[in-house]
Amino acid sequence: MIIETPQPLDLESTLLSGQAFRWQRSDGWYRGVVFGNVVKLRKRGDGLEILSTPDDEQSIEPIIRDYFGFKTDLQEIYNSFSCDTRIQGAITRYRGMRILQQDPWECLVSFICSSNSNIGRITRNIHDICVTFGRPISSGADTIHAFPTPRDLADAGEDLMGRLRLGYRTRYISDTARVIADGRLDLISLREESYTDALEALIGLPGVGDKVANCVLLFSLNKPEAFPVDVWIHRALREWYLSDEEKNLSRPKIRLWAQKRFGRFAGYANQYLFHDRRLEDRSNQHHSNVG
DNA sequence: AGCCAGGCCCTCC
DNA sequence: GGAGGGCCTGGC
Repeated sequence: MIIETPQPLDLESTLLSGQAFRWQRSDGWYRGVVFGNVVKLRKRGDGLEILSTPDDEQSIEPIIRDYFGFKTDLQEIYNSFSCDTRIQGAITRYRGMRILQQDPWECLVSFICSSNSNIGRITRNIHDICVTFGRPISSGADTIHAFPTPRDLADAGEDLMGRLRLGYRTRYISDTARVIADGRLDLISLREESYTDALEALIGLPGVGDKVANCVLLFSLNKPEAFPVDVWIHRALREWYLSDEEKNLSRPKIRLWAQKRFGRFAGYANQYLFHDRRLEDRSNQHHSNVG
């Protein structure tokens, strides 16, 4: 089925910019796994074509709408950055890139994996976790796996998980899975909490510091003011925004600085800066290799 | 070979 | 409270 969406919609930047790690392009479609369903998407004119299994497209549509946050008015967010030429430049290049609202559990594990890593490796890690521990979903010829539940990973045992080349993150994931599976923290309920309270709750988890917690808040808990300070953003801020004195601030202090600077949609400024900076860097690398 | 990668944790001051 | 080093693994 084809659904109407807000315009414009930048599918490529939204799905492959490192917010989520289960989307891949093939044959003009983007294929992913969303809340236990294999979903294929492609643009058709101004609309978005959806195929899904095992649930049919009619029942998946509202889930996809929430996942993409189609209720969010991007133009209002863009307008809030009207005074910032740097952000405006990135918006021009990736207009229609949206911030996803993923399953918080999957998002949490994904960003625990992200520490000291890169998008390619994180993608492989998440794939291995799903294939090894996730419930199979039949999808035509090939078998695709859902993301494992907290209980699945809590019961997995570090010996089996230890083979997945997650490194020191194995223990973090295992311990965090136990916390969630035992009901000591209800991730979904954090959507109703304030940004600050939810941040504090997440930072208690093994392998979750300020950066990872802010990724989870931004990409799955509907907290647009969340601002993950990773090395890319750190560089971008140091180069383009911070004074010499401010450059020496700690990561959480830089986060506070940025949240004050960019306001209640700081997370969108973050995502556009991150994507822009990362693609620019890759482009430079490519050119230097050629020369 | 050696450094860095979308950090976190522990130690020590 | 914050600076510094270690850490699995992989890529260059």
